[in-house]
Amino acid sequence: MRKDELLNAAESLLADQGAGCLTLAAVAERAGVSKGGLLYHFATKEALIKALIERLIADFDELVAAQDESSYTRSYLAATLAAVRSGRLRRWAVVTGAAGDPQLLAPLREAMCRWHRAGMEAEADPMAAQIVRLACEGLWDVATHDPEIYDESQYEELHQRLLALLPSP
Amino acid sequence: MRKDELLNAAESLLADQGAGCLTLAAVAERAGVSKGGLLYHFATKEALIKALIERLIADFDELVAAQDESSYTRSYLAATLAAVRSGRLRRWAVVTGAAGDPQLLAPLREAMCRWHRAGMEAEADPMAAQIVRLACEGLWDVATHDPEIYDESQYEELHQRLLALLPSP
DNA sequence: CGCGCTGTACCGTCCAGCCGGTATAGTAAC
DNA sequence: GTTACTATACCGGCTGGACGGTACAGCGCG
Repeated sequence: MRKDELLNAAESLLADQGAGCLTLAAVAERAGVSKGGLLYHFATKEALIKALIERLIADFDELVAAQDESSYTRSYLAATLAAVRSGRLRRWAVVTGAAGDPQLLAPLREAMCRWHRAGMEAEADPMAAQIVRLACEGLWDVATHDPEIYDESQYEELHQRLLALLPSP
Repeated sequence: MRKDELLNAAESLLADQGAGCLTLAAVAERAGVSKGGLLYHFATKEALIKALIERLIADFDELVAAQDESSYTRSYLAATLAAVRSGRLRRWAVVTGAAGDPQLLAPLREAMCRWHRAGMEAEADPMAAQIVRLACEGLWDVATHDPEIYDESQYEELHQRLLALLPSP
């Protein structure tokens, strides 16, 4: 889909130039399209950013759903580690920054709420699940700002230790 | 200090209007100062944002240092919970968003690195300390996006559970 | 031709930063 | 104590440029 390529362009631009440089002209150029072409697909800049955020959320939800684990928390943990390890994560922090209007972040707030409340009643030890999910969130944050902080073996150990916090199924 | 009032104005504007509305004129107006007056103290908008970020980091570092705990991790945990509970935290996510230029976030990256590496060798169980710190980071994030998610008793329980993860001193 | 899509030229707005000016206070010489 | 000078703090109009959005003119394809 053409739209996806445009979103990719916006995303990569955002990643290595920052929110300040996210102009319609720049996105169009990076996507190898004229500004008119870009605006044909996204009528306004807001629409572009909105799509960016929604795709981000949908991607992660999909990744969580794709995990074959026995609880939401375990899937969430596995998905987070997979995402972080793959290095495809410069995105989050920067995208949220691109939203000049805080209302654009509403879907993100909704998702955040979902990610940290979903399936809590099904957990044997809800507070332990809470902690694991919080650590996942923190991992996103830290790894985004400092990608070198953990190596493969540390990720592995982190995964094991976090799993160990959850009551065995 | 006059500069602090200007930073406060910028911060509150950022909190309830978003990064898009952070203009020199708007900051000046909210601070009850003319644009020229604002620019007298911060020669450029970049300088203003830089100061905003640096003050944020310094404030938190101070809060951590003020805790009377037996390890950095414990102080970090106590400081995080104090900050989150006090509700004075709409700031982080939004301020980082205001930085158009990613280079402005360099101090934040440096701080993040420090917060998650400092004193690790002094920890009896480094990975447990890591997990606690990550959960702190996640708590910031989640509570920023969804301030209602935890009530006082949950914060208290969270604190106890996280402390329990650390080897007793 | 009609339709999906692209490219170009242009407009209006908005904003950062500049600059000339004002007010107050301190200092120092006479 | 008055004059002259300097530093600090602040004001507000101006402008140049950038950017979002619009209008319109292709262009290939069925």
